[in-house]
Amino acid sequence: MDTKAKIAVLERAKLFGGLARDVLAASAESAQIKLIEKGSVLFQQGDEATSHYVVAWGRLRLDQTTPDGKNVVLRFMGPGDLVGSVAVWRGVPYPATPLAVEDTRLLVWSAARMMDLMQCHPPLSMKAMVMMGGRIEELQERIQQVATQQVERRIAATILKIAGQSGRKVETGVEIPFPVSRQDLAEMTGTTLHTVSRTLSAWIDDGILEGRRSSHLTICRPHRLVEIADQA
Amino acid sequence: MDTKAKIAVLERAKLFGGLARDVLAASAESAQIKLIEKGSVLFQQGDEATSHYVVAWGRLRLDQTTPDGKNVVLRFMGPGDLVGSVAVWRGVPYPATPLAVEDTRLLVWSAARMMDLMQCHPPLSMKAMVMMGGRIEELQERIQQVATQQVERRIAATILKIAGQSGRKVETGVEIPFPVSRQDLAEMTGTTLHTVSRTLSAWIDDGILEGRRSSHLTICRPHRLVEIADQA
DNA sequence: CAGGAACTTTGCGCTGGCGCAATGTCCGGC
DNA sequence: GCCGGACATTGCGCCAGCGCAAAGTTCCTG
Repeated sequence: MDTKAKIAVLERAKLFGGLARDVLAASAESAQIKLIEKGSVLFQQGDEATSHYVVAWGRLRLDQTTPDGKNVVLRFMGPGDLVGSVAVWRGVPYPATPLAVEDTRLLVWSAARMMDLMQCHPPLSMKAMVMMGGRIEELQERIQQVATQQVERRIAATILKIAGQSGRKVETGVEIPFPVSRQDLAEMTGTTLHTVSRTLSAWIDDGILEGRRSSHLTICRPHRLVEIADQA
Repeated sequence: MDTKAKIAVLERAKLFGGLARDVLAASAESAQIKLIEKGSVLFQQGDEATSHYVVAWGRLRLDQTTPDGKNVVLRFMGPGDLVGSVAVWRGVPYPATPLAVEDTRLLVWSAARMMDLMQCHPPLSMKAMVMMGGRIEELQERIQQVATQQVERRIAATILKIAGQSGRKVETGVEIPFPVSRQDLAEMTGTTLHTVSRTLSAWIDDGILEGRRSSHLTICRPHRLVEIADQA
């Protein structure tokens, strides 16, 4: 992967998209490459935070384990997404574990390198703030959901969000191109595997969804899901 | 309130604390003052985001209303806290409404002024990122709580958090020096007024808390609350 | 100090969703 | 082609917490 290819990745990255040519070039040059296989982790929750990552290809699931052993899926991350930066900036351990759900390639910067880049290119730190702001609003919306809405609506909203970020059009509808298990959905919506399974079964019977398997989940009638997610 | 007084406020503010003298002076000079009374709002959710605020004194409750009319309390904010900035940076409407629960005085900067300050003083934007990172982790923790823990633990954790931020030692324990109604606690923990009331009643009977009134809530046995919040 | 608003308490019945456990289905490896 | 493991489905019983409704407190206002 040469600098040119790195720049191409950065152009589509949330932190860098739209920035000036020279910023991209400088950033790309100082980036290392890292490859991790499906099923392995990028780092462990609790590790000292030393690096910033941007996903070039592939997909990660960000998991947080609670002290009492429960697991929460914070989000899925794909090409262009920034990983680990918040902890590096704050100087605290990584608060969650990114697990590759596909073979994944990332760009890597050390804390010091990225700090340099930001000092030299103020627009980069502005961009970072805008991005983090987006995360904050997303999280607030999710709190609002899990605090006020019932399970069925939360599951519908979660599936729609994943599909919106990563869905691919296929002939029968919109397919989610990486495996999302019932367990994953449960850990994203704050419910149990069983309740998710029952809910999806009902939707499959209604023709809203297809795919009893964690891979190949496909939405056949998106508008019906939207109705469920938005119903008062 | 002269510049000197403003600087004193900024020294204790999360965004500015620990920064160089000249940054504080420049920031203080460009700040306006705004006063709002208990019960009134600083701005409305949905308003165009034009200003950054720092609480000088007093206290605000940040409320978010959902499309279907439910309300969520995102957090309480006190002296030193930053209000509104995330929306200004992102160029989106304010996503929530800050309501004064005490008479409150704030410092105000226009979007442009704050942008200038940040361009001139990179440490300021670094600080902003660290702060936003803190918010992100806090929100992630809260999602984890509301998604995995039962109501009693969530209420205990919420009360402890408020007390940790704002509690004052009094002879019978730690008092929360501003009114927090059962409804507020319900909207912070994602439960109902009734459940909160029942839970607190039980705790009052056990001597863990005092204060059947929304003002003057006092924690008599903090360690017992910690036990409840942490129990597996 | 009387009246009313705001807030809290509490009893009761109900139900959404959990937990368990048994069973079914798909896939990959040998 | 068979076996083992991972994942999904589904029936059943139960209970934490909700919703309603009625009554009790506390505080403010005139």
